[in-house]
Amino acid sequence: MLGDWKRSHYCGQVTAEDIGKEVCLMGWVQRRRDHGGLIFIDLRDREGIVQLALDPDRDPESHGKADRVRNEFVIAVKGMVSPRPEGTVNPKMKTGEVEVEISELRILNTAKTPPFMLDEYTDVAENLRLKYRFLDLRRESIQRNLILRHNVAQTVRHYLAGKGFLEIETPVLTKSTPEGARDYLVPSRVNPGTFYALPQSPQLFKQLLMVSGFDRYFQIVKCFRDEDLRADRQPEFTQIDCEMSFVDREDVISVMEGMIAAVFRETLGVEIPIPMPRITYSEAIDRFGVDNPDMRFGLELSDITDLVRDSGFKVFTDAVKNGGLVKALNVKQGGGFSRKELDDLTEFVKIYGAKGLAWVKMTENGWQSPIAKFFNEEELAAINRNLDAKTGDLLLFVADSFRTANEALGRLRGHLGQKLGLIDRDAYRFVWVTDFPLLEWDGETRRHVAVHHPFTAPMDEDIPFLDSDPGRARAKAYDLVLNGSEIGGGSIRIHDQTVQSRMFSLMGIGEEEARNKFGFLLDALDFGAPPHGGIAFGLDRLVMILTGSDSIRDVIAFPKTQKATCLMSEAPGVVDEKQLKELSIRVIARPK
RNA sequence: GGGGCUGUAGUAGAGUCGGUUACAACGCCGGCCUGUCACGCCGGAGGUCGCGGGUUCGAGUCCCGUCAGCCCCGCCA
Repeated sequence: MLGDWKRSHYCGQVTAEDIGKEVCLMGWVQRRRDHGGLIFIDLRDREGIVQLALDPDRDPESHGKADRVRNEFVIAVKGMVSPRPEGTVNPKMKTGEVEVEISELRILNTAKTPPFMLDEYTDVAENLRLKYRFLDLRRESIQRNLILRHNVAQTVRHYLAGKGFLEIETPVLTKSTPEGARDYLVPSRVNPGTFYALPQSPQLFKQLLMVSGFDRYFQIVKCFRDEDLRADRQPEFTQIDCEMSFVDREDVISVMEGMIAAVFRETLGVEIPIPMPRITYSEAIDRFGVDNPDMRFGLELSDITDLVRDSGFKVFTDAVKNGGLVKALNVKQGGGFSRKELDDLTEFVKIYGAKGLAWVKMTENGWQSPIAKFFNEEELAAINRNLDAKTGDLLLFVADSFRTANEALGRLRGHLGQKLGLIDRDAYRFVWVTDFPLLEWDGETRRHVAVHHPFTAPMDEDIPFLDSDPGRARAKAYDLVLNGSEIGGGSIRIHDQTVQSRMFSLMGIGEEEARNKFGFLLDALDFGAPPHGGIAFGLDRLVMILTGSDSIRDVIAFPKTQKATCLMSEAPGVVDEKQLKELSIRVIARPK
């Protein structure tokens, strides 16, 4: 079929510099324009599109073949690169100054009419795109995303290798561990009744590599979590996973800032200032209500608990009495919000558990608000001063538990940032969030659970709290947040077996269970574990931001739907009885 | 487990208060056209209104259920 033809150029790379050259191109037919005499074909490959001109006077045979060509046919052509005639240059195309005058054309394969148009003009239903993903992936925008993703991976490998990191693979068939997300399980045929788990991350293995003395490790690695999906969450996703020995937090952060800066430089040509800003967890919650603040705009939260604790407004005073707080936002010049819009905002905070949203419009005559009557002059003045309330402003309040008030108002801040256009779409605002709590009380299981993971080291000065008040201990943990999205997180690990055992017992993991689940880690800590720490970045989320994608599916070649199925391969699927029998598995539910 | 949005030719949409044969565009097929580039002109084919049930003389339209896709809460150390 190809005979002795060899491609000489990618379509998208034929330029004015090639004028006069004989070229051989291969690709897909993007579009054919038949003028009766002249036929133009836009030929496409991954690098772009170039126009072919077929003149019946030059070569009737190839012109005749071009007549039969349809969209998405695969063809090979030979011809001369020529300047386009005066007035026919297309400035919208990278290759628009030239065209290829075809002397020979071969149809390498035909194609059925695609189920949807492969252009950038039609918004095709995503389920159809996913069913025919191999066609969807021909579209330029998705190809661009995946090429950028490749460039990120290449930059990361190059940067980390240059800093002495070794790329080492860890097992995919491994062991289920307590804590964390639901595991994907794989039955063992050789050991009936037992299961491997796919890794939620290579956490334990990378720590063991440090104990083994590899000093610096990284891996671009698939991780698996059997939890419900979101616009930025897939059951299998990719981490840039790193670990370093003989380091403290500052070492990890500075190496990783360099890596992120290199990625932005190489992929977008954007210079990221380093060192990046930092904020402690408690300050993030206080000012923004969430631990992943979007630093592209202000609209910070205020705590007015002390100003209203003795007021006449029962909703506020009850929240305070129950140990909660009252937090507020001042939406500058937001006084024009309609009743409907305020109702919508109230519905919005209810999603996050808030019971309601109090509002105040600042007018020339003071507060216009359903709750104005509950406050005396002194209280009004104090609140106004605290929030810097001016005529035309809109004040919003949530009174609830510490957690709910912060979460609801913090999310409302993000929502308003979008709605009011406060966000610069071209900005990249990084912030390290540090000093996370080590443990969190889980009322349901009545025990402490690790905020980061069970191997995270407590801050040295907080170790005494492990005995007296475990909830007060802070962790040597850090997250990197970009534009309100957590793109990475890590910690300095526990390298001392006694501290690790104490952590397990605080989390209600008994000695026997700990030995059973993590025995190999505890053993390793006993055999000369160096101080070590690391971090993992979510590659998918990072690429989402770099490409401006709203969906993680736009940066993954073959993603799954919200119900975790693949519409193309139709995974997951039923299997033969024979396969089940070999695995000693009996199915108790059949698909609908 | 819960809340919300969407579903009409191959595609993306319109479809009034429930009323004749469900529209026009893009794509597709045929014809014409030698400088277009999301080419143009003429003609043609193409429909299980997601699926099931109900109300009604009559349902794309109203009601109930269900399926699928998407967004969110819970969940995701």
